[in-house]
Amino acid sequence: MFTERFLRDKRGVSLELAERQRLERAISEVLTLEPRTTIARAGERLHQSTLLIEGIMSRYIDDRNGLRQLVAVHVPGDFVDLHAFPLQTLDHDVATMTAATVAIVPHAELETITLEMPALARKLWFATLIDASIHRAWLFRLGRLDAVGRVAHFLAEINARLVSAGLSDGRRFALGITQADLAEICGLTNVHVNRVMRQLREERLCVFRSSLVEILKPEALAARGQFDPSYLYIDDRTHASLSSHPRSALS
Amino acid sequence: MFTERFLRDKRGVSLELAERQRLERAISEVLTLEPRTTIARAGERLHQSTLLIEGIMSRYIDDRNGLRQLVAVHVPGDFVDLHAFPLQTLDHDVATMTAATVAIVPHAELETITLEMPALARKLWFATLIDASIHRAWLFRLGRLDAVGRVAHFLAEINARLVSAGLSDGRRFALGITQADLAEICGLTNVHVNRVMRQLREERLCVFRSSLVEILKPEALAARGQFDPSYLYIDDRTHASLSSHPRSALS
DNA sequence: CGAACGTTTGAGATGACTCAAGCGTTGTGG
DNA sequence: CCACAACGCTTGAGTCATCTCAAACGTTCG
Repeated sequence: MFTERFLRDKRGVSLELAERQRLERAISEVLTLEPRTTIARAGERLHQSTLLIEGIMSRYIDDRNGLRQLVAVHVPGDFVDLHAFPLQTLDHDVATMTAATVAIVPHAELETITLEMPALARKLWFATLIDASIHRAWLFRLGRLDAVGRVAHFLAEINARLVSAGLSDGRRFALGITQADLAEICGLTNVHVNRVMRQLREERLCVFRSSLVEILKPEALAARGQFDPSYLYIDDRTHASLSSHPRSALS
Repeated sequence: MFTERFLRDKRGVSLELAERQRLERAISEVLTLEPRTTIARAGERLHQSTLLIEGIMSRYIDDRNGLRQLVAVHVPGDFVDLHAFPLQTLDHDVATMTAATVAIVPHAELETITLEMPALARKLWFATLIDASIHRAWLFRLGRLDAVGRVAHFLAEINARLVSAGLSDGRRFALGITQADLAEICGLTNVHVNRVMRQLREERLCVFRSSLVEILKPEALAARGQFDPSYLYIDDRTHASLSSHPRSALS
């Protein structure tokens, strides 16, 4: 089931079996993508959206000097550019960060779904609004946290999302991104991210090495980044397990 | 017509007459609110959404030390917390900045609309995704622009949105907010915002005084903030008029 | 007239940046 | 199989943007 992780553990909106089956039928193809592949550019008219099955993807905006700001990072189960369906053109680029497997869903199929299954349509709407909620948490991060806080907040967030996707045990997970990526996520330079990672390592909060993240003190890391997972709209049972009862093995 | 400005001039999704009438019927009451009134708090279960008719509103997240980051600013015509309909609870607070007039729309009415008028439902979805697009522009602003650029970008954005709402002529508009508000929008301190405003004044780009904004060089201000209005999804005709043919009087 | 609020300015501290160089690992072609 | 290129990580030294703390000023309103 390609849609297995989509909206999994999301508060009150998990998919019914019929809805999941309908979504599966809407998939036109499944692709394997190389790392660092751009799949959509700002302003292009799009006719399909992309459900991420495996790997990490990003959405970003480049400034006129080539500096890049990531506006979203996606993990398996995320419907990466579902918002392209109502918007038709995007305001940013979309690319893979690691190698990835994606399912392509034509907008014509989504069109049919909105007419025939309004409850599912509402859940698709909900999914795009979680992305918006994450944007807001990122705004808080960039606007009000210092460098260490920003990195701590991001790592705590991605850990929570990977736990929800069954790809982190709450303490260790694979995340195939570089310190330079982390800089583009946190609005910092890669040099400074390196110093931040050293500090997190020396404080024994978190270790990031060769794209493997190990969180030594989850509560302390979350506290340092003022991370409160409620904006992720994860179901309470899962949410509880985040702090005390990790239930999944490392990917 | 309370919904007059909603989705006005938005690329390809202006409301049909029947849709507008349906939305008008969905309004349960119209309220006048004092400045600095909080109308929704993070985590509360909400059963209605708010269409802003007059005034300026904000959405914000406070940190544990009381520092505040605004995640959105709303102008007349914005469906401020429409996303509360699919989400049910919000991840942030919502408040008026100035005195405001709002129309209240019960979620039960929106529920009916999604079942009976899928095309209108899609436009409501679209409206929430423009908010998300603006979030992303703000992420770029906070992550990659310096203090002067951030303020310039915000002022250029709000000018474009007010032109679209018919509340700015492209050069002058009323915006009843303080420099401290601007600081909470741009992730700066109010002291530094003050120095930035002086610089913009000395460079003859823009003057901000007693909540009246005068943009002396719109193109130069936009350039300083790397502002490109395409993320606002404003109809091309309006968009063109932004730079060359202002068509509306000052509010 | 005084209180409250927003704006303005100064001086000094500091967090993050820039520039520059060196190091370690990985993959590849001679 | 070695050599080297490419890439990412690490560290140092100096600079600069923004912050903090503090005080004064102007305006509005009761």
